Amino acid sequence: MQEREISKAVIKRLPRYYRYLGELLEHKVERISSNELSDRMQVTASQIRQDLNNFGGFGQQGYGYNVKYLYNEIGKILGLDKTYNMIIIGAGHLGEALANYVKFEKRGFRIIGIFDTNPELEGKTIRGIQIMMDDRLPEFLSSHDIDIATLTLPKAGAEAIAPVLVKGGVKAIWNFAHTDLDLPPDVVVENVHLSESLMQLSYNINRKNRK
Amino acid sequence: MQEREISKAVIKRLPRYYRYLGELLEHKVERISSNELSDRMQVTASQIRQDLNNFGGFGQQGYGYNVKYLYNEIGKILGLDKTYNMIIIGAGHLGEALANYVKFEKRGFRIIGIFDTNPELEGKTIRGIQIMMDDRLPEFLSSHDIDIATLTLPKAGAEAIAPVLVKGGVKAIWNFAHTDLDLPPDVVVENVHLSESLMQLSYNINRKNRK
DNA sequence: TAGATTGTTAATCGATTAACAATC
DNA sequence: TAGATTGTTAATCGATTAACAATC
Repeated sequence: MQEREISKAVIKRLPRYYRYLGELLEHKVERISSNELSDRMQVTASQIRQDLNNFGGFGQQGYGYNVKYLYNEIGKILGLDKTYNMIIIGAGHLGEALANYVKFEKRGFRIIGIFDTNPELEGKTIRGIQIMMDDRLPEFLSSHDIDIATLTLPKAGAEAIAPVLVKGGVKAIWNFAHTDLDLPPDVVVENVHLSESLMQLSYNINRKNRK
Repeated sequence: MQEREISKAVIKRLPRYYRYLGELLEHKVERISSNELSDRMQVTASQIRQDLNNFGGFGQQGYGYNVKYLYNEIGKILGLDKTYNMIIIGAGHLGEALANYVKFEKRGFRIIGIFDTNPELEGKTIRGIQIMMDDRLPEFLSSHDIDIATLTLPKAGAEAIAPVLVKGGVKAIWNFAHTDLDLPPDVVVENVHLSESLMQLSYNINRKNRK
């Protein structure tokens, strides 16, 4: 049963729908039409209906969408009904910041280990999570089922450790290192390149001024 | 003289070109053809040529592109030949991580102030940059020319402080808060929604497994 | 039943890729 | 000059928007 491939653009919009629906839910809104949602989110109603219909008919003619139901369904589509074991590689400032971000935990992303090369950090903990040395990683991966590895370390380190992660059965990599990792096709990657984001910002600063 | 509007997709690719060219430069590569670059970057040669030609003819028939020249030109397009004054609002873990990230400084993004509401942080510094209380922000903005405000604080705080920033003449906002800010059209925004990025990752983990 | 709003098909728009003439 | 490779036009592909029949 070959499902039609869902485009990246659609997937990118899903978390945003999810956020808006979550807010509506908090405000005890029960139902919403694609038109109302369109107004709030600044996307066309047509796109909302088209996007949602990639996954099924969640609405009802003449009524719209039930907020709670749709919120939950999108949550399931995004895989937020599951839990994920996560490790962080690189206990620098950014790794530490992510380890401290409690909301991930609430959404089912459980951080169960932090790794670094700096011997001074050995045995220390961040929010109760132990920092271990990188050389213990293969052993750790063989005894734990890790879904996601978050890479918050420099380029060279990230490239060196990627094969170790793949060999250890890690399914997905959340990559903050400034490099495009070369990974087998069954390993999922999501890149967060902060400096590239900042460059887009500076591009736009200069464009806007020119107009 | 009405320039053709450059699409967002093109702009998003520019920093990646810049990164690859920088690496080639480090490896003392003098020239590169769109075909060679295509192989390395996994985009079509046609797209590379098309993208670059939005901004001018940087190459030469029969030769290709001079790496150093192209690197510098893309840098200029991205506005990296200028310097920017930046402040960080929110001295939590993420704000701290960004304040500590020295590479931004090297690229011309100078962090000259950090703001927070927590009185315990008053007077403290991060990498020599002073942490000030939010209520000093209007005064600070009137005496400093701030290009970019980085928002690393919760949603409610971000929404409350945005008008203050706009009023104070801030040109651009690098927004890490989980909200879409409502700003006048001349203020540039670049959103970094980490939890949405993580949701895309979890979506893909589940899709890949299903195949 | 009449009105509202979805689900879905068709039309449009834009972005990517292919092709090739221009030119170094 | 011949070969290589760009710059650019044309063709294709995919994503967004519009329209409307289906249906609650």
